[in-house]
Amino acid sequence: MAANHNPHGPLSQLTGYHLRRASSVFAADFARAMEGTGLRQVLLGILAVVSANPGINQGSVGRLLGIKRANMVSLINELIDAGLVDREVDASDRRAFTLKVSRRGGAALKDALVRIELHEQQLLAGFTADESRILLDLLGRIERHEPAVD
Amino acid sequence: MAANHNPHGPLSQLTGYHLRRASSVFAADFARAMEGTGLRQVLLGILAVVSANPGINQGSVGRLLGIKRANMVSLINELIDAGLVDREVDASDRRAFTLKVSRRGGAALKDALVRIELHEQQLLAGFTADESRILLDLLGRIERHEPAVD
DNA sequence: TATTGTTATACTCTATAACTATA
DNA sequence: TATAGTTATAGAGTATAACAATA
Repeated sequence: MAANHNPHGPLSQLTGYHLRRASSVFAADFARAMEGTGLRQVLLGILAVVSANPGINQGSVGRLLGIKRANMVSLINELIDAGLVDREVDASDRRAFTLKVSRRGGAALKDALVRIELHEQQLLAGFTADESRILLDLLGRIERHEPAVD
Repeated sequence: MAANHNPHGPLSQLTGYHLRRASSVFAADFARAMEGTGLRQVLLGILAVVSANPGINQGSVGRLLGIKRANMVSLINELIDAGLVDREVDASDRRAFTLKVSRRGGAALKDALVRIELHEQQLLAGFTADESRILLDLLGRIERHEPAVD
């Protein structure tokens, strides 16, 4: 029997390689699912975190998502300019801003989550509920090795 | 009992989000593990594929790795300039180049794989052999949804 | 002194379009 | 006509350093 050639060589057994490829598949399909909304993965992430933590400041959002302070600035500005997030000076710490999802942002988030639900269902179509749960668990255990940002 | 606050909101249940974060953890640790070698994730991928397929041309490498032709050019040039890959005109198709890992490239790949082995062991330290296998399987099933590049 | 947000900047990855030379 | 490789270019994500205002 001929040994089946493995075109990816050592990559085929590397978790890091497959994480990279699978993540890229998700990213590409996410973009397709969001077409027309103007929302990208990072922006959706911020919107979701602000929505779950009304009044949070942008440094904290960055820490939760692994985004550096310096890079948060223009991202938040995009959301403000799009009218999805409201920003106010924090009365108790005048260096900081408090962020809230606007009415329009809430609707955009709701719509996005519907699209994402569909997009995830498609990419995980062959997965049992158990397999999906297991995947989330294993990924979560990897994420715990993340060094703090900033 | 107080409902435990979930700071990531809807993200916490999204496979795409956790893939992104876990992949980023791996990428950052990969960079740390490769410090001083000059090899990045993409370059290691190319080196591994060329090594597994001596004489392959760069278009085929790109197709295997999901890298566009246009972006392959400078990546291959980096590997050539670093002396890790040799390039020759393909005698049977003078449009194409054939690629081979050089002696030095072979040594670099071998060293890189040792570092990567350690890096993966660290990030998957809490994983049983079964769990690692399952993760690779689940990721592979997601990858199959990748649209062809180019 | 430390922290919040900001600006400026640079590198990498990825994407498209238009070109050449060969097939 | 199609394919292999190239060039030019642009968008997006991410990284560092230095600064002002406030704590």
